[in-house]
Amino acid sequence: MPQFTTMQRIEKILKDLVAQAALQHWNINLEEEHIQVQKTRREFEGDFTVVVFPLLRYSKQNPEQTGKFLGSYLVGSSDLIEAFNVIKGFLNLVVAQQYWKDQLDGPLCSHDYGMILPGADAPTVMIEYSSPNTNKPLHLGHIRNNLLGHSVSSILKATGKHVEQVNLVNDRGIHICKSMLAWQKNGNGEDPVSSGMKGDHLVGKYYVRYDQIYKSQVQTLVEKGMPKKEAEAEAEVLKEAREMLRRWEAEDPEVRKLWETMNSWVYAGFELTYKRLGISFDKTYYESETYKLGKELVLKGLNKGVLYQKEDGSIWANLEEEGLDHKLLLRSDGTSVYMTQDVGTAHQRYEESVFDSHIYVVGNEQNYHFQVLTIVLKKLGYAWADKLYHLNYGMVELPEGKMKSREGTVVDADELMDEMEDTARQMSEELGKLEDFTEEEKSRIYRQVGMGALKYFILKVDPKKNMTFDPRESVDFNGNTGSFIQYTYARIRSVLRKGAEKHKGTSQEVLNEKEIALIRIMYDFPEILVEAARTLNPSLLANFLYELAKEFNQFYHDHSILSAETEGQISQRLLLIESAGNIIESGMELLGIEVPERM
RNA sequence: GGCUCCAUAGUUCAAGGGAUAGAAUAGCGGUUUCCUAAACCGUAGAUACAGGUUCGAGUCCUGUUGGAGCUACCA
Repeated sequence: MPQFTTMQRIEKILKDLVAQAALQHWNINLEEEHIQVQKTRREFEGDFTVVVFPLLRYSKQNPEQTGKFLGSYLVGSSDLIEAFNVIKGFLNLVVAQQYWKDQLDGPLCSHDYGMILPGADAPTVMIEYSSPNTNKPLHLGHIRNNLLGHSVSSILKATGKHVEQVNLVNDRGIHICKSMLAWQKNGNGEDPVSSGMKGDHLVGKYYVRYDQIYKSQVQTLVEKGMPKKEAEAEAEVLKEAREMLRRWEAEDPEVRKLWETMNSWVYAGFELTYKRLGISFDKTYYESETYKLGKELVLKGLNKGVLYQKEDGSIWANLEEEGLDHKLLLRSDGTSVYMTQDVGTAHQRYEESVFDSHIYVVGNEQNYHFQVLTIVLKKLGYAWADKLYHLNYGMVELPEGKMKSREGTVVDADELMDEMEDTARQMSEELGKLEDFTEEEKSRIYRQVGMGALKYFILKVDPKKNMTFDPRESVDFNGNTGSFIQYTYARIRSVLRKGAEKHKGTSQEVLNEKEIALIRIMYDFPEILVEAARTLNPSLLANFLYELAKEFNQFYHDHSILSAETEGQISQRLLLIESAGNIIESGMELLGIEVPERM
């Protein structure tokens, strides 16, 4: 009979025991994945539940009999199982208190509980996110992208992967020419210093200006009797922008100089926004350096006969076999399109660093693009095409509908962050808990709380789903929010400071129901992390931390820590809440959220 | 037109094919001489519709309705 120790995961122990019972009594070799063990629902007695329905075909007995048989078997085979009950087809098992005590005394209080350190042979994951255009500042949609990319990167690192975070800046193209052109026309030499504007906002201002000029020109043409479609193609300023792009591609020194200048303003602005969001990259690629990549690969593909050329010279991939359309890969003038470039950058990155997987954090409106990218790479003969993964996330919408830059309903990233911190400040001042703090300490806390609320609000939603961003709701600091979790942490730290001398770091006393409930939740942390990493889904972690915080607050409300009955109990509770604090801290860090000592 | 995704309390989100569908918020009603009330407790409220598969369906399949995205020699 195998020996089990309290250091093993209990789910594994239960599955092994069930499999053992099946082998001995039903003469059947049960695969582990066919044994269902889940957490017992609150309303029933027990810690873990074996679902017996799937086992009936082997036991040849009814659910009740099968459950009872397995229950007695488990209780008889291991000291870790104390009792059981069977309700319908569910076998509920009570785990011995010693098991929970040993968790608390052992792994739970470790600062890196649940983390997996990357070994020498850790897989390399490359992750591309953010990918901004340089013609306007970042908005709410970018925030979701950046927060997701950063959090997923952190979660992958925490589960033993080697992660390379990369950014691909879209720094060239007609859009930036439009900003440049409008600045030339109306800028009067204005720059970030003279205007006092953040560089990305300044350039964005001229992008808007361009659109105004363009619209009025179209309007004028229409008034002169030109059909609207034609006018939209004939507007003078559009032709000028195209001409500027042509000169840019011809490396015209004057255009290049202006381009470099205005881009440098934007980068300085982005840098501030990134810093504020707390994100950074291992490597930044610029499209101006990569946009010609892929052309050779496409030509090679043409030679191999996996692509075809039309009479006008353009090169295409036929994707009909895959149930899709035909896709252009090189224009008739020989220039690249976005797809060509992505084929090229993927190839380049694989050459630079042989990754085990490559994640693109890009909105779901580009699902088709990435589907095609993988197929084209496979056609070109690259087996690693299967290692590309498109982490597609849903749109962020406002209560009144989609964000539209033309209608000015876009939520600007910088303004939003200002607003969040400002609301945090107002809220805090009303509560008046930080009055003895210095201004620096206060503003640090306002920043932590404001940013925490924003980040949590976005990350708690399943990335795949579209989400509604209600500004009023996002600055709410009550309920299922980042602030709630931060507040819980601050409470824990406060008690720990006051009880430092009584903290012996051991668990000797009998645990009550609330204490066990808290341990049970904390015990799930490693599995939540692994699952969040597997599914690239930080919302699992966010919702877990909320559950943990809620459970702690109940415990805190019902039981005094520092005035517990015995010294041993005080010490044990301090150990318990320290563990909870550690998990909250490290979990929040994986979401990119700081936790304050006080608030 | 074709392809893909989505539809859960008034609202915003949860629910690895498993028990009586959970939270938050808004509403109503409570809790503080006591470790931070940014907290805690109680109350009420939902699976778009119609079939099917299954011992069991919010979850899988088909259809209907409603919404979003994609379907550029744009990125």
